[in-house]
This record gives sequence, C-alpha cells and structure tokens, in this order.
Amino acid sequence: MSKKEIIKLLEKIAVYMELKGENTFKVSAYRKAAQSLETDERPLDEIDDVTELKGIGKGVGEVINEYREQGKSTTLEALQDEVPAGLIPLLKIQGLGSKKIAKLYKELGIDSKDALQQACEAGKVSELSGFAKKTEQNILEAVKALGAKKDRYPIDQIAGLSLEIDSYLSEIEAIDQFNVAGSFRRFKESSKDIDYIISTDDPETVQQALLEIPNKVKEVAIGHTKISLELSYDDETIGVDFRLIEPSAYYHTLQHFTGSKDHNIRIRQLAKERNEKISEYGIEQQNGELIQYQSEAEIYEHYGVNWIAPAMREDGSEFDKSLTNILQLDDINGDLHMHTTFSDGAFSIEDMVKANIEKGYQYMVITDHSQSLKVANGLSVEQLLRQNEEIKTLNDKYDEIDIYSGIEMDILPNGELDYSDEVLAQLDYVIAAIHQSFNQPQEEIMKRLENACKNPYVRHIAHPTGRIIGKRPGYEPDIDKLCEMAEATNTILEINANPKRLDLNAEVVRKHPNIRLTINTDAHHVDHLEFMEYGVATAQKGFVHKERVINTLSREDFKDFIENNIKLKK
DNA sequence: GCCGTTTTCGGCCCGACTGTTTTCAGTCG
Repeated sequence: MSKKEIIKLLEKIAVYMELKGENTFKVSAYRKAAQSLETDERPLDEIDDVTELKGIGKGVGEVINEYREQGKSTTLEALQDEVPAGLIPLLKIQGLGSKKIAKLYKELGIDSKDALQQACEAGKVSELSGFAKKTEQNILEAVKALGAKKDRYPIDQIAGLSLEIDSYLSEIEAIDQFNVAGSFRRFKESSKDIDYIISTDDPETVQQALLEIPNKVKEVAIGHTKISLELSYDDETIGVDFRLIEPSAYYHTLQHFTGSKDHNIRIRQLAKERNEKISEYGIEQQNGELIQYQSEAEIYEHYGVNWIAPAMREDGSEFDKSLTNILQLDDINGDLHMHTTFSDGAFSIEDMVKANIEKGYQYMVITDHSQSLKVANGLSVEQLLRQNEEIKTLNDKYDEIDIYSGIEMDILPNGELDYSDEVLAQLDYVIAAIHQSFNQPQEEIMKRLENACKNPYVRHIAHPTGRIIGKRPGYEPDIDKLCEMAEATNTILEINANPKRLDLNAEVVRKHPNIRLTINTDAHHVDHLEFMEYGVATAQKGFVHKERVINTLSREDFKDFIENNIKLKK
C-alpha cells in the first residue's frame, strides 16, 4: 500500500461527499487530511499512527487504517452506493458545482453526461428553480465541449501565450503596471488558465483594449474588476483572466491571485490571529484602517516572514521551513550546457559567449552533441578538437568570462560512451545523456546510466529522465536508484531548465536532498539562456539550497573544480 | 471531520461574478 493510494482514496471520498451534499467543512477535512499525508516527507511504512499528523483525527484515521489493513474502504463503498459515478465528470463543467449537480440528480434523475445533455435539449433543466434558459444553454454548450477542451496546458505552451499577452499589454498606455499571477507565476508544470493583474486608474479604457485583443475566441465574463476571455494559441483555446485594480492595491492583488489557495489560507490565518483581515485590497486592521504596501516583500514582512518566491507558494509548508539559503536566480554564475552551430545550435560560439557575458555570467561551458547523434549533427573527434582550439582562442579574447570546452556526449544503446577516455581527457567538462533507445527495459537503461556515472570524466547527467512535459514520459529510469548511483560516484544531476523538460523535476530533488545538482538551459539559441528562471524555480519547488548547485560557484572556485576536482569521482 | 494557553463547542478564508433573485445562492479562484 502506497501513500499515493491513500491520498487518492481520501480525495475520492471528498468528491463523493461533496456530490452527496455533505457539510463542506467535513469534505475539506478529507482534503486536508490527504494533503497532510502528501506534505509529510516520510514514506507510509515509517508512519505508524496517522492521527499524529495535523488534520487527521479519529474519523479519517479509521478510514485510513481500514484501507491499509484490508485494502478496502466501507466509507467509500457506502458513498458509491448512494452517489452515481457518472456525476463526477459533471464537476468539470464550468458553472456546475456539487449543489447544482445534486439538484439535477434528485429532481431529474440525471446521472451522466449524456442524460444531462438530453435533459437540456428537452428543456427540462430550465424548469427547475434556480436554473433558467440561460443556465440551460450554458450547460448544454459546456457538456458538448466536455472532453474536447483540455483541462490543463503544459508550462511551455502557457509561457508562449503569456509572451504574446505581455507584448499586447505593454502597448496599452492606460496600464500602470501588470504581471502574470496564478499557477504560471508559481511555475507549475501545467496550468488551467493564465491570470494577469493589471493596475490602472482608467479601467474602462483598459477593459475596451482587452476586448480588442486579436486572438480572442470568446468572452466568458466581463466585470468591473475581472475580465475572462478565451484566447487561441498554438491550435488551442486557453482561458485568460485579467484583474483590474487601482495602483494602490496592486501588490496585494498580485499576492492574492498568485496563490496558491493553500498558501493564502495560511496567510489569512496569520491575519486572523492578529485580528486583521487580508484580501486582494490590502490588510484591514481591527480599527478598520486599511494598510496597502507597495511591494510583496512588505506584505510578507508584515506577517514576520521573508518574501517567499512564487515557486514555493504551494501547500503552506513553506511557512514552516527555513528558506534563507534557498537558491535564487542571481546565485547562478554560469551556464554549463549549451549548443552552437557546430551541432544543432543556431548561433556561433562567439555569439553564445557574448550572450553569456550579457547575462553577467562568470563562466560557461560549450557542450555540443557527440558523433553518434547524427540527427543533431554530432561532432566527430576531429571537429570536437577543432572546436576545442576555437574555444581556447575565444577564451584569450574575452577576459570577462571563462569559456570551457565540453561535450554533451551520448550514452549509446549498448551502454558504451560515444568517445574514448583519451578524447574525453582533452575536454574541460563532460556531460553524458541519453538521446536514443528510450524503449529499452529499465534494467538496460540503468546499466547505461551506471556506466556513465562510473566514468571518471563524466561530470554530470543531462535531463536525467528524458521526459517532455505533456508529450512523452521519457525513458523512465529507476530514479531513486539513479540518485543513489549519482551520490556514490560524485556525479552531478541536471535540472534542465528548458520549460519543455524541467528534468529532474521538483519532486525528485526534494526527495533526494543529498544529490548535487546543476541547473542549465541547454540553449540552442541565445534567447534560450533566459530559461534559467524555470530551472531555478524548479529547484525552489524542491527547496534546494544553493550549496547543492554547482553553477553557483564563484569564478575561482569553478576553475578549481574544473582543474582539480575531477579526482573527486570514485 | 478537525481543532483548541481565551475555547471540548463553534468555528473553519474572502470577495467577485453570474444568473437568478427581489436580497441571494452557487460557483470560482
């Protein structure tokens, strides 16, 4: 029995209870219990008494114990007898919540998506009190669209749409300032929609301008403070909420709508303890006076904590941790993984050097693809050595930065590495990576990774799972074992910062606090150097301290690491 | 259902928008 199974059970019970019309606090008690289990770092075997966890008392404790011991839950079974399973997908319909669904079921016997569609088409729904023609019409549309529209979009797609919106908003003069909020600002791997906070003294003008945004597909809700649209992007239709707020309340609104929900609940509880009320408009004190700060940092300081980076604002546990040494973007002093026109990059070495200097980096490593990766124009030994010479010349030319010669070397399907040790010995920095034969059995994949870890020249493993978010799962290594191997051999694991990858993910780096990390953009274009913030955010989600990250070293220490630390490998 | 150095009962975060009301419930974030 795994913890995940119990979490799933509790969440399922919560959904059924919700549809049954149980007391909302009882429902959320089950959700809180699930979350408390999820937040606890220990595996299930190490938790003897679940009721020791905050939010799990006698009632939920018994449900969990029954499930642990007997693999079944009489509580869930009883609920399933009462509530038809066909009601659950209806919760996804915009505008339909548990109460309305319960009413549809009780009064019309609607127990599935199809039954709901038929009832709408027959005009039965609008005969119920609380429902009318407009509601019926909206439900009908939503039922038909159910399944057609995705409920979450990968971060890389959201990021693309967000850039388009950014450039549109920056042209609107009536806007004082704006920022993205919500789950995208928190760097979640996927988001349901995008939220924007816009400060303005002239909401009417901004509202008009927003309604004229070119890729608008649908107006969902138009209010004074909130405008919800659906925009088309990349063959998808993605929801975007714009919140308009006067400048004095801007940072409170930004904080509020950045969330997460649980993060905000913790803040509101802190407020309540002081007899204050915090909302998107400010902090209302007991005497009715409204405090409005002009930065997020001041809002957090008001409650006795330092500013918490959005990526870490998740389940509320961030308030209980020491965050002082957590990695920040400006701790990164160099990018160790990037490509040039020698293989499949779009820019020359010198262009990349200039771009890295522009970023303020103190060192960088050029790591093109190796000879076997023909599709990416991998380098023969001769090309590699020629590139090596070119890098030395550039290194002499640019004093501002240390340029190291490296390679992103393929780990071949048979487990061998793509160059001999004699060749690797001539490079400053060797990355190993899997780019082919993803479908091998896990055992063989692990053999390949083990060979790479054990090689004395391999410093780090790039994108260790090979996943592409929302597209492919990767080659699915035994990640716990890989982390052990990396630790035992002093091999560094990468957080690939490309928003398509984010690999390793936050969960893994959080679970394995002893592995050393490096965060790199894998840039194939000078613009890709900007991906670093996604990698840093991923590390923050894993509560990674900067000491764990090799490319936070100073210029001198990194030089020392390149020249002397290779012997650290066992 | 959970929780508690004011509480073992009475709270549990707060506000906007919609559609239906004729002062508000339901939904959403």
